[in-house]
Amino acid sequence: MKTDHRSPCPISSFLDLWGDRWTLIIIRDMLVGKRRFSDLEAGNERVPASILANRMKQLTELGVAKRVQYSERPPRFEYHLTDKGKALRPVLIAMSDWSEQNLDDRWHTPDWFREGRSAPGRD
Amino acid sequence: MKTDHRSPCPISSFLDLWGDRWTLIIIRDMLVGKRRFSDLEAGNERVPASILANRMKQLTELGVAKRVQYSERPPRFEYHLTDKGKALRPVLIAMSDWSEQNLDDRWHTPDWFREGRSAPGRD
DNA sequence: TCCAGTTACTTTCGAATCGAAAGCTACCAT
DNA sequence: ATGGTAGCTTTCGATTCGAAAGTAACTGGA
Repeated sequence: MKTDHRSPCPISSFLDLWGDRWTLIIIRDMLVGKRRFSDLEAGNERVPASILANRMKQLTELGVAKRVQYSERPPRFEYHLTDKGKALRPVLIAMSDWSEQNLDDRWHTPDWFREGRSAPGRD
Repeated sequence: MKTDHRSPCPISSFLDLWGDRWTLIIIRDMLVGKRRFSDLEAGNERVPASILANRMKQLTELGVAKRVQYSERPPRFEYHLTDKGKALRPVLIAMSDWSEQNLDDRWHTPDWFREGRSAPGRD
């Protein structure tokens, strides 16, 4: 995924950054409260580890996530969404709305997600 | 792009359909009032014709656009967004909002777009 | 001490997709 | 006849994807 913009249009610029099949799924899981590589990897849609590693590097470089060491020995890291990352929630909600109204048999997005909270029991 | 869904999550299902770098740019241009292949091809971001043709086939199959013949001889077609397609506007607006708030020097999305209209002079 | 397990990745490599360019079909206009 | 336009399709090298296996740095148990 490239980070240079095809045009100054805010929509196309958004897609330059997040227009692929995995990145916003990772963001969704982080909004829900997942922080660790293994948690993100084990999600419903099974992101391949190679892609997950690439995306986390990107998210970090773009200032949407922060890589934080939570254990020295053994060295272990987790990722935290920044405000820039948390600000993506309305986009995901708009996507949910469209899917729930136009596709069959999708899960209903929980209210706590729409209202800006993590999953109950997460964080 | 596949159309089968990785999970019943409405967000991931949305991305199964629209999670690439071109499709929503095409939808943006159609929301703005563009209907013809050549108009869409000549947009700001220069979609390759091969990709545009694939996407228009998809959009048509998914019931988001309709292919309408507007001339018999020579045979000429244009595409019209269905309600399902028009319903994508809020997603694009949410993307615009994020970009305008978090990226530098993007165009400002015009009010007529936010308010659900075509470009002045279009349609 | 040896072995299995955990976490956070990286590497490999064939397959799928992308995209620039050129080509094609069916016209119309000069 | 020659050129132009519209709506595509084809070609093909380059990029990206993604399943699987491998690696580093440990911990905890037998």
